Amino acid sequence: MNQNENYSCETCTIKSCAVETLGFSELQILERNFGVRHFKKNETIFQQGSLTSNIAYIKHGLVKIHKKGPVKDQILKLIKPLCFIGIPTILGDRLYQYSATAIENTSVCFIDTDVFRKLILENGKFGNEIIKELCQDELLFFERSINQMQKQIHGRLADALLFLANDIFQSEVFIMPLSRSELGDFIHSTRESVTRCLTSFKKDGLIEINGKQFTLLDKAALIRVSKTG
DNA sequence: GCATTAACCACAG
DNA sequence: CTGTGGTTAATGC
Repeated sequence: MNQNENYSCETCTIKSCAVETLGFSELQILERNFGVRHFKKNETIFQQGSLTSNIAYIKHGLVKIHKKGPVKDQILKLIKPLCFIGIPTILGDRLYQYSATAIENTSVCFIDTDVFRKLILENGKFGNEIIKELCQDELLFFERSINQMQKQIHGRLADALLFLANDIFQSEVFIMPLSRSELGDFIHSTRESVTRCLTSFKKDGLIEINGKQFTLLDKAALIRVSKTG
């Protein structure tokens, strides 16, 4: 962790809300206990089943959180910057309970877990921000869970496309970062069903696909599909 | 029964 | 890796 000459926590412009609450001396401590690493697309950031190590903070890129189930791998969520990942599994267990993989070139700031824990213990504002982030995340996860459980595939896929456009890329035109198979893993379906469903969306003029470039032509209709299935 | 949905399988670019 | 088609099991009129 000694290759941080180019990075300074104090002058960092993409601090998390939690780190924003830290004072000068705390930032100094942080600065002595972090490391930045870059991951290429499809590189594993941490793997389910291995020993937990450092808290990860996503600075750039896009990451999938996924977990092996009884039958297949499932994508639990997609994470865009700026966001901590791994807090529940690192503070909650000795082994990673899920995996994180870069799905675009990604840079990650790793923070020593003991230092992170110490900051929570000693700085209530810092801890509060972390808890707030975890809470908001859980609420979103509940929302997604219930939608996934009660909608059929057209609705689930429409949700996923709207999520990518609205929340991840903030554009109706975007480069699909997931393969068909991963899309299936993401919306609790199979690659074949995803293909079929995308074809029917295309046929109905809701979307356009050119290679990896997706265009949402009729968002209103997608929202309708999302609601009615 | 009959229609619909979606997973599973196999084969082809 | 992706698209397609046939088959099949579950579910709902």
